[in-house]
Amino acid sequence: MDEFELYLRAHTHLDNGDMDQIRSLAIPKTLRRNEFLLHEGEICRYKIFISKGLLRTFGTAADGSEHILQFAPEHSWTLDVESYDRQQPARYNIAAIENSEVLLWPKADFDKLLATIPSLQSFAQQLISRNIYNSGRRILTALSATPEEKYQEFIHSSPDLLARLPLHMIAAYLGISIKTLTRIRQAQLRR
Amino acid sequence: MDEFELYLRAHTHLDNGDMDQIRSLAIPKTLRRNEFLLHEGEICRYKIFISKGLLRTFGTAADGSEHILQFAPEHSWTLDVESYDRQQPARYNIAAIENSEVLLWPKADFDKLLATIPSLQSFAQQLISRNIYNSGRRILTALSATPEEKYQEFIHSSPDLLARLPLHMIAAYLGISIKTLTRIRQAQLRR
DNA sequence: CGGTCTCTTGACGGAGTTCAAAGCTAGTGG
DNA sequence: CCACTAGCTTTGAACTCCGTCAAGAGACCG
Repeated sequence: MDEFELYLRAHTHLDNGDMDQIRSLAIPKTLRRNEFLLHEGEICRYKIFISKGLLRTFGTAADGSEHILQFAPEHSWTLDVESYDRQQPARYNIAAIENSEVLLWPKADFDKLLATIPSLQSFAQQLISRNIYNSGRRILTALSATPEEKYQEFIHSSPDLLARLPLHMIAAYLGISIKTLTRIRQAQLRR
Repeated sequence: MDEFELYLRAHTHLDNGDMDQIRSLAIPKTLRRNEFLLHEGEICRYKIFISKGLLRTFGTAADGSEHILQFAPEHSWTLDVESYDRQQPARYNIAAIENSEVLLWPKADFDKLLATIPSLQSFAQQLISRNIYNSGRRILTALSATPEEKYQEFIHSSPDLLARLPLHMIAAYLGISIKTLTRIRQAQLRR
């Protein structure tokens, strides 16, 4: 039983036939640390499930600086939604932070699965909903929180990721400089 | 023919029967400037369509400051998604910026409509998708853009709103102080 | 016409950024 | 298994820009 099957059993009520059908259309892929799965400008052709490892989705600003939109650890999904939905050039990059194993579904295949398996459809809905909640919160903290508050919220909401990420990526995720981040962490230690 | 019908005709291919059915379950409501449609802590019971006017969705920070998540002008929808989906206390407030007219659908009714009218369902999906794209962009600019860039992007993406909003609300939307906003605007004039 | 709401402006202080350099760590190859 | 290197993290100094406070001028509404 692979990671994906474990995931489905834990989060859905799909029967074995459906699971097999879903699994049979997936393309497995191994990624090395720092390898790209999607470059901005390319078209995001696949829905991506992370079986093992850790990916990041990030955009590049005019000055070359990178800002991270999302971390995707094992047992999560990722893609450039806009590019995937409309099959148009992507705004964002997706790359592996750790050596990773992923499953890929070409959009046409996944659309077929959604159309034929109602409970997969409703599960996908839930994931989308959660995505929207999280985006709302993220926007609000990005607007209103101080760097220290942002960091607190991050370690509170993703303590597991904290240990696996280089600090400069956390900074790129929170929208603060790495300098500020180390300052905050020093202040924490002194308490 | 009311505003809502105009909207549906422009953006969907629903037939007259479906439109009537949808319309018949809507509760019309008039809002005065500054009137609240939802207070944080309450449950968001309705899906909201704005026929006329302008609403805002905002959160309140610990220090009492307000930050705006979304502006909803005529011919758009709004709600606290998380509260609506799960019928749990809302994180955000929704209030009228201008005197407004809205249509409300109780969740149970709207769910029924979605279940029985497939093309409404798919239209709703599109709206959700667009919402997600926009959130992604908003997060990225919140993280990476300078106040001036944020303002530029705003007047570029919502020139129509610019004239209708008090500056302090634009500031609350961009996550900058009103002082900085006026400073930027002065600089613009001098060019 | 009075009052409230909104916008502008000045002075000041401070938090965060940039730049640069140095220490540390972990991974790699010999 | 060790040495080396590249990447990561910390730190210092200087500066810039944004926020807070406070006051005053308009504009709009009742």
